[in-house]
Amino acid sequence: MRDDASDCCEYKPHHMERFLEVCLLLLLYDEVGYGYGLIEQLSSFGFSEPDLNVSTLYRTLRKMEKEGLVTSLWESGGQGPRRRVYEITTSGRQNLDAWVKILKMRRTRIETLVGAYDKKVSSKNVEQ
Amino acid sequence: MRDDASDCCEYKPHHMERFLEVCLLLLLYDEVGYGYGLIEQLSSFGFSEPDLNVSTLYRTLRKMEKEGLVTSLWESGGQGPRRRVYEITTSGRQNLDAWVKILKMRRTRIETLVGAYDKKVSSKNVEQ
DNA sequence: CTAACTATATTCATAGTGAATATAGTCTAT
DNA sequence: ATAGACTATATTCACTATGAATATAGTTAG
Repeated sequence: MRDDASDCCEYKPHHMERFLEVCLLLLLYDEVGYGYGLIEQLSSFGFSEPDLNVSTLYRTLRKMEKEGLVTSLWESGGQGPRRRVYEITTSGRQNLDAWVKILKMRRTRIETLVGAYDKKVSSKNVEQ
Repeated sequence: MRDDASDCCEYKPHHMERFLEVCLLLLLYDEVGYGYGLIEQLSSFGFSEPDLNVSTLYRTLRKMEKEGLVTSLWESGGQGPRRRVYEITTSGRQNLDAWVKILKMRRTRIETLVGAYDKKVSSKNVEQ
């Protein structure tokens, strides 16, 4: 039924709601990009290869387009299969700004919890 | 000023996957608690009244019990309606330890992204 | 008795995700 | 040319987590 902490650790640390979306907005902030190519760039935000789900990436990009955060068009001439190239919109940049604020709030809340944890656990250790 | 990107801000900042569960484990770390009473205590972790969904709270507690992180029993004699009182287990404490590590990773990833954002946007502002 | 309050629980609908699979064009070696 | 590897995008299925609304029921105050 439960395997102690293993239960929890199967739960992947990178799984943070909407985090991928914000990373994509930032990557597209000042240059266009396409799905497959963005995968490599995402490694700078801690998405290691097995972590990143390709279907999630494409799904997210299409959703962002539907919401008007990016626009896309098929790359005209290039080598290899055609690419759907995404460009950020003004709305997308505003959305990024707002998301960064939310992420800062999340960070604050995590810090509060971690602080309370450290205090509680260390005081627990002092108590014989 | 602007509406803080109204689109995005409908998406509530407190909504962080599994965060409630970790807060509950910490609150129960050294003393028992029951659902309704935990609501007030959760305010110290940034759950303001309208933010906290009561059904989510009870659902989460029952799930935690099913997973062996807490045990519960009905409070014997007291005033008011009977309460289901929860107590953390050893497994629950281990689970909390593991979750705190994950939260630290999340915090690090948020910091990386926020740092990259600040850098990109400020360089954007300097550029004429 | 009735209304307000405390306390717990369940149902319904939705969002986000991962795994697996589908589709299809391009390139390389034979 | 053609088979196989690779690039690139997209969809389906199953599952988890959540919010809103509602249900259930005992307790207390007027």
